[in-house]
Amino acid sequence: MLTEDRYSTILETVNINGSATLAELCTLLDTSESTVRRDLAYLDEKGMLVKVRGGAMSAHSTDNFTALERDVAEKALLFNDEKVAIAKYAASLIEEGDFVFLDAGTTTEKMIEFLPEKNVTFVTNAFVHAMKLAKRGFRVFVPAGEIKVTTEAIVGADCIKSIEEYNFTKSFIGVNGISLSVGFTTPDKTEAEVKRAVIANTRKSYFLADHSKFDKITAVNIAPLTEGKIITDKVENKKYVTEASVKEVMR
Amino acid sequence: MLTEDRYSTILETVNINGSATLAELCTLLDTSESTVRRDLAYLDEKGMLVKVRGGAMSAHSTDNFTALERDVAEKALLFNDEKVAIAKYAASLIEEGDFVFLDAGTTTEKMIEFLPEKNVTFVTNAFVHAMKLAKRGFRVFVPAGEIKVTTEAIVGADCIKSIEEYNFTKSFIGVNGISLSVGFTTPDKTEAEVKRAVIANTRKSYFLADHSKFDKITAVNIAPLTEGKIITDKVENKKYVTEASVKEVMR
DNA sequence: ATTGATTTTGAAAGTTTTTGACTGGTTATG
DNA sequence: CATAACCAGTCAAAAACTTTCAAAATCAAT
Repeated sequence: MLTEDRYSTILETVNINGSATLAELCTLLDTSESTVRRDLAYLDEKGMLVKVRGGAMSAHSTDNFTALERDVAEKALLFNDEKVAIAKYAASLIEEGDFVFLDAGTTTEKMIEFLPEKNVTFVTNAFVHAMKLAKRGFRVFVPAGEIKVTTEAIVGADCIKSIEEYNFTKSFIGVNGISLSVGFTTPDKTEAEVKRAVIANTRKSYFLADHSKFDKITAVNIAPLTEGKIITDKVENKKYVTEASVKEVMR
Repeated sequence: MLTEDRYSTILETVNINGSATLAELCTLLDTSESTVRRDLAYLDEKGMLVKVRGGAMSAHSTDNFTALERDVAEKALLFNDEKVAIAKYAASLIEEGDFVFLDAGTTTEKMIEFLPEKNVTFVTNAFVHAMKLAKRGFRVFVPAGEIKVTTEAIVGADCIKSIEEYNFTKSFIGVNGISLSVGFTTPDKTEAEVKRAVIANTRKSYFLADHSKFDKITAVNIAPLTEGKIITDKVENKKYVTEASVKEVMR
């Protein structure tokens, strides 16, 4: 097997599952730990994935900053099916002629493959999303702004200004915390500002979050729960169903 | 078996499977390793496939936007050494405090690894460049605009508008044609417009092109030769040296 | 057909790169 | 704090590569 083929297989695995453990890759490639380690080091250096303890993660993931860094093995299984279900449902909401904002993040990224082949225009502040959307044949715009290297997203004052020039029919926003008292929250100030600007210029906003994000408050406030509809896999706390508009895709 | 037949068999195999190992091809063609090696070297030089350790890979960048394919494609790049030399010199021109526009394209992309560790801010309309620059620790902005899928660049009216808000100290522009009569040209109208806007808002513009671009005119006009300095590997036609400002990095 | 020049081929020698095992140190976990 | 998982570094063996050279094939005339 060629080195390049190993690289491809690793990248494919990591990108599809969001992450992969060292042991998994050794079995898959039928090669030694040393070699996989070296491959990961190379791919990490090239920025094609992110090496973490125990394996590697996709380079394009943003939803994973709840202060603690999770173990990869855990992360690999963690809520992937739920995210796919959420993404699938969210994608189905898009209609002919829509002008849609797609937020950065893994869940919104997953939406792209499920999008219907329609005449829809997108705006997104995530590089990967922009490229994927364009490759799928949609018309895609990006706002101006500064690059935030950790999340590969566009943020900042210029970004807000760009977004204010648009009026979206729908927007799909990822959030890291949902709470009855403070509403939607996210860990990063600059990203929160972008999300706020988007919501202010959108007819109907959808907030995407798996069940683990409920009853959780992160650093920066985005909006109250009344600002849009929540799309999630399921909610334990029934108060959310009465106090906010919630769609549970796995119940 | 005819040499040409071997060539076509190799290409067929490589293109269908995406790659092939040396051993595979030896068996398939029933010939010696030396011969297959020579064939691969030839086909690689002609750009019909990309030779890698252990075999060869298809030269066609497929529909997937992975950095690996970019890496592979890079090896197949025409005039690679020349482009590296040009990029290296161009990078050395950047000084502390500069506010630089970096155009989309392979030569400007190569500049990034040679950039000095200085306090410099960049604006670029190419996704890949933006990410690479940010990873290297520079402050990076992108203009707003529409995604052009073929070149992975940002273009369009919004892009021009964004660029007009800046005043660059230096800009590095890639061009596809340089001619004494019409000046700098490029094949794409939308990209030409962006380049023009950049030049209009730059104190000192540099035009990057290898020697193959001289005495060549492509579809859309960008600017006359007097608009900036040309950085190239070498020029055959000495008229350019007298009529324009030219730096030859390989002479 | 034969001769000599030219090109192509396969084998061999020597060099470089990659690989997998092993070492000992570090980090998580119960 | 003990144990297991993980990781960086080292090293020798294996694989792949480059260069060189002579034999074989091809060609181009006589």
